[in-house]
Formats: sequence, structure tokens, C-alpha cells
Amino acid sequence: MPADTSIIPEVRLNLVAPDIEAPVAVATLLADRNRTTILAILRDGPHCVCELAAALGERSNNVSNHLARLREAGLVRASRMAADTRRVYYERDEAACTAALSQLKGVLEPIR
Amino acid sequence: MPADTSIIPEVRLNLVAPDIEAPVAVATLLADRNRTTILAILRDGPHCVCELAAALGERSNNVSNHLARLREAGLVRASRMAADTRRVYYERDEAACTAALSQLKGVLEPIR
DNA sequence: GAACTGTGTCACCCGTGACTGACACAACCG
DNA sequence: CGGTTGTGTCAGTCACGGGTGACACAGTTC
Repeated sequence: MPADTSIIPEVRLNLVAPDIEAPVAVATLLADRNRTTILAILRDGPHCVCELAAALGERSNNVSNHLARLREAGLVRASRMAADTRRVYYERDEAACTAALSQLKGVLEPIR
Repeated sequence: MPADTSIIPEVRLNLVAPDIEAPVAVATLLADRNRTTILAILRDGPHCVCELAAALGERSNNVSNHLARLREAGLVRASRMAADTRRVYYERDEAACTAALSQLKGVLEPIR
């Protein structure tokens, strides 16, 4: 005879996948060692490309590529300083970083 | 005449790249649409593989692969329930998720 | 026992993305 | 002006990882 199926939880096939584009985009940026290290180093203030390249042990054009990705995402800003216009200094956009963190909280934090 | 070089910031080539293995590992897991969606869906309680597969529009073996990655990272747990031993139910490990979020905070939050 | 459903494992294919090399541009110096 | 340094761009190459297909295993039903 069949078991009491009433206590077997029904399979829910109508689950809706939530919108996770933004957090995935943030995580994709952080999923690279060089980009995450750049963001970590910039926490102590602006640095130029050559400094970051030396710290990472990477070529400057490669670092420049990663900085472009971070810049397009708004996480960092580039500027030439008056005292040293030859080098380009990058600094974090703390507001954007906080917003990015919020996206990840939306996935990793318990339901509110 | 030469500019006053004393105001030109010296290039710091002695920067030390911080340890970012853990946050990169977390971000790598979240950098995939299916894995992030799984974590988001599991916020409302345990679900079996077939439910997750239906919600994602993916095949169950593919979802099982992603769940294995999440399981190895400790973010989810698998269990067979007494009322339905045929299916495997997955649930979030909230403590591990919180710990994972802390790793990302260490990169995205401003310096303390 | 056989048949079936749900899940897990693994080799394979293939697209995405990181690193490279060559080159171009910007800003300084002689 | 030409030379040098710092940075950016882009096509090419290659490794990594996600999806698939085939199969094995667990648990249930007949």
C-alpha cells in the first residue's frame, strides 16, 4: 500500500529565480586575484599604476586593463595629480564599494 | 628651471600585496549565475535538487555539480529528510554565509 | 527480484576571460 | 624638435571553468 503521501513535501516547480545580475557582476570583478588585490591596496589611499604593478608582480599594461574594468564598474576613479601629472593615480570610490557590498549582502545575508 | 621635486610623491615600489585568497575564493563561487541564484533561493528554506533545477532552467546533474562546489565551501548542507528520503534537500549554512560575507567586507569596506 | 525516479560523478567540448606583445598616446625633459 | 617614461588599447593566445552526455548509485514502488 502507498505511504501517506500527505506528509511528503510536494515538489515546488514554480520557484522563481530572483534577479541576481548585479551581485554576480560584482562577484565577477572580485573573482580575480589582481583586481581584488588592487581594491585592497587602494584602501590606504591613491596609488599610481606602476606602484600597483610592482606590488602585484604584473606588467603595467595588464594592471591598466584591470583598472579599466574596475573604473567602468565605478569602483575606482583615475586622476592626474598636480604635483605629478605624468602618472595616473587611482583611488577607490567608497560609495560605489559600499553599494557593491550591499549587492553581495543581498545574497549572503539571511532573509530579512 | 626644474620643478620642486620634493613635492612630487615618490613611487612606492615596496607595497605588499595583502592576502586575498579567501575573498577571491568566495567571489569565484558567487561569480556564477546559477550558484548565486541557488544561494538566493535557499534563503527561504531547504529545497531539493529538482526544485532548484526547475527554477534555474538547468539540468539536475548540472545543478548537482554547482551544489557540490557550494557544499565543499561549506556554504550549504545536504540531507535526506525523514518524510522524503528519495530526494536530497539542501539548506544554507548561515554561519558560513556570514563568514563568507565578512571576507568580502574585508575588501569592500573602508579601512577600519 | 526488476523498473523507476532522484542524485552524483566524470570525461569531453567549447566559450569566456586573463595575460602577452606590439603599438599608440600623454606628459615631461633636453 | 627628438627621446624618455608612464599609461592605455587592441588583437592574439591559452588556460580555466561551465554545460553536456553517458553512466553509476541510492531509494522507492511494483
